[in-house]
Amino acid sequence: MSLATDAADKPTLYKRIRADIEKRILTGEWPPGHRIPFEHELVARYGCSRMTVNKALSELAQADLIERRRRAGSFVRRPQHQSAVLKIADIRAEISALGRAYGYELISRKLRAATTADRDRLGVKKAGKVVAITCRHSADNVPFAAEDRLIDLSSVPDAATADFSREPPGSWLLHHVPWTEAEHTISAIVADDRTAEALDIAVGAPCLVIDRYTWRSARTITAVRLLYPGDSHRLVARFKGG
Amino acid sequence: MSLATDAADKPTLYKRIRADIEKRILTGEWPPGHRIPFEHELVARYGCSRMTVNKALSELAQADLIERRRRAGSFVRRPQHQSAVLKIADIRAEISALGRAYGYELISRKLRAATTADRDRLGVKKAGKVVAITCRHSADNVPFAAEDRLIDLSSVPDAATADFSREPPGSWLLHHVPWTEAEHTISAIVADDRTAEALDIAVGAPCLVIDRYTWRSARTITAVRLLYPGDSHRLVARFKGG
DNA sequence: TTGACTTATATGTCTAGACATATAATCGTG
DNA sequence: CACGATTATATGTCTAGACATATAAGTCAA
Repeated sequence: MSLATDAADKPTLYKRIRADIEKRILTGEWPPGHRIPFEHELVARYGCSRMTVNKALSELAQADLIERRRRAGSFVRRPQHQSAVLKIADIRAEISALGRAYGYELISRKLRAATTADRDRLGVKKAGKVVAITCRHSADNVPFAAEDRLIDLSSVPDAATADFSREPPGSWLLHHVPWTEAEHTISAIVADDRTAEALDIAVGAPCLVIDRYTWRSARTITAVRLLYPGDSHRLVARFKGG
Repeated sequence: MSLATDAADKPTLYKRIRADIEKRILTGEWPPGHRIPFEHELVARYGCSRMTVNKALSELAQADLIERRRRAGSFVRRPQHQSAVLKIADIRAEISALGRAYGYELISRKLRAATTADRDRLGVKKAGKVVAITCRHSADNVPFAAEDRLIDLSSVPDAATADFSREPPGSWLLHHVPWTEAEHTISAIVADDRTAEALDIAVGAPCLVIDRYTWRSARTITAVRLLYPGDSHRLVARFKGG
């Protein structure tokens, strides 16, 4: 019954404790809301020190499988099946990973005072300057994605003088703005004339749209819309269950 | 210089150590590949025990910010592709959360021996039975999503007798299969005749497609394709930065 | 009954050690 | 020089304690 099924050869004790509890949760033996044994009970059961038990439980708490409450105990959390980890790679890296030749082409680059539409899109109130860029990424000379980007120069002044004719703005930003928060919105549209031309697909063909809004500590950095031919591009999100 | 910027009031020592290192990584002061100080050096610097330092570093390693190598040290990891947390809500919950009336309609339900196509879709080798379901979800009586699902009866035998005319199969499965792993693939298509009819949209309108493949410890449970009208549905993924 | 105070307790953090283990670096040997 | 054996060392795990702290539960007075 409790024969270790996933034990490699000799897992460490805290990992065994963690796996034991995890299994009980995953099989439903301990349903959401169930109070799992107190640390001192597990200490007695496994004949180890509290620190060892604590490490196991801490990791389970970090993985959101349990919730720990002082004085009350540790409880199985409601499964959050809805949350999956979506990996959105840098386009250049993505194409390289596929073993295909990456190509980049700057279509337009404009420096201007932020229009109302720009400010709306970036979610900033104050007036300021922005760089607007449209460009295209290709894999083996086949259009892969069309990019339409706005960079807030008050957050990233260097972007005014950066040379985006050779380096894609996404890569440049990754290099110059080391850490960001972002929100992605995924939707679908059909290609209009301009999109169809940029991606070399038929007007009316499906496109996957990723709108990414990036900021850093409440400071807007960039807003970008990426258009992918819908029939050739897929986003994969993997559920993370601990 | 090292004034705590994000310290609430009195963070614990290991959290401070973790934050200090994290900041250096995030600002680029310690670039990818950089060897961070050895545990014994940090012990000396912070005047604490090794366990405290170890806890900080272990968490950083778990967050994939650093990589730890025995005998060699701990190194800043190459920035990973942007990984974002995508929340894909249960459709009923999603609609309820919007304050709209949830509606469900079973269109067809067939129990059959798995065809080659079925086995392909579920990723199973052996022959067996499946339940094929098509149904429709609506919000305030407006079509919201079309669902096309296959359930592997060898994994979920109870699904053969479940009444899917009232309860959506997604909800039923959530109730009967306590924990799962899943992979979501997101793409875009244009509506064909059947889809257009099911969603009450025009043929050729964009649709967002979510293919979800669910299993549990290497055991296939269900494969489902959800079609959403592309202009009305959006998926939001939030970047998780630490 | 309700609100304020006290107490018991489970978790949170930390220490100063210990031995285990993987592996980079060094040393020998053919 | 190439390759195998040895050694040094950084991390991995663990212990048997300690004190801190949040809070559920009980106590008591208004």
